Amino acid sequence: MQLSNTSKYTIRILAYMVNHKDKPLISAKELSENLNIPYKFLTKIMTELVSVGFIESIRGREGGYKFLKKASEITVSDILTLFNDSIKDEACILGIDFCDAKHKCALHDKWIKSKVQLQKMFRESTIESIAGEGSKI
Amino acid sequence: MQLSNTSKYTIRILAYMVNHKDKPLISAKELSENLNIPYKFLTKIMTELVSVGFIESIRGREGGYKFLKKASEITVSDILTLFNDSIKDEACILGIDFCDAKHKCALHDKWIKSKVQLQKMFRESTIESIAGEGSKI
DNA sequence: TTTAATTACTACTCTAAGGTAGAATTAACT
DNA sequence: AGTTAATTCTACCTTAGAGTAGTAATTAAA
Repeated sequence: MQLSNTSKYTIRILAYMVNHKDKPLISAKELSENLNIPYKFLTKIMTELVSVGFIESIRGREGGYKFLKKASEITVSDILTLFNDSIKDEACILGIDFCDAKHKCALHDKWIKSKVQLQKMFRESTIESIAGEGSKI
Repeated sequence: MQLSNTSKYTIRILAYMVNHKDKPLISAKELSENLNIPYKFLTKIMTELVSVGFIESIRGREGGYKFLKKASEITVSDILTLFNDSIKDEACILGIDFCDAKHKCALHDKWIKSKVQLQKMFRESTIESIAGEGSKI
């Protein structure tokens, strides 16, 4: 019961970029070293973030990445969805098909409460809002 | 962000056993067929549950499984812990080392609230309490 | 005493996530 | 023009979870 490494890395990468938005571009090298994420794995993630339009890349010497979409418009929920890591609304916590209000699994009611709160939290956490504030990345 | 299949299966297995506690023993075959869990995978799980003392097995013809520990004393949290699937108290949601109240990760405060509620829910959900009530298993 | 039904053990296979390697491409700097 | 620092592409390796296969061990019933 935890996030995938890819999601964790992505949240930290984007938060780092917000915290350094004074720089016009941030390189993969800088991200990898400062966030302690394997370089090759990081670049793979960055390419994906570019392809979905969250960030933009400038190739070649002095190149790097910058936001294409506003950090205030990218939520943690968006990131989890991108990497198929989100809590799907229809998915039963016990893996039962067609678990709903009429035909509940054993944990249904208790889980719903926690699930709703979690989803809300992920949706309301924009990258802009969670960065800064002297938090560790 | 979901439970492992092993945890899901185990919760359903034990809930089924509570719902059929009139029978002195329940076989792997019955569990596998009624819960739609692959037979060989199920027996592997059962052996593990026996080894940690949750249930007891009777081998040979007419054999099967029964509770050793009371269903009211086995919680969902116990099951998640057994299969290394629980939300560890010290583990940071972003995977940062030494993330705590003094040195918080970007999601720390928001995550803590959800985490505490989830953990409480898992701890308070005994197998006895979630079984029955006409719920699907 | 044999047979059938049962759990337990050992050893695989398959898949996806996580991670690595090397070369190709791009563009600024000298 | 050549060098260098950067992203991108293609392909691979490793590991853990999920699931399968075959057989041994056990025990009640026939």
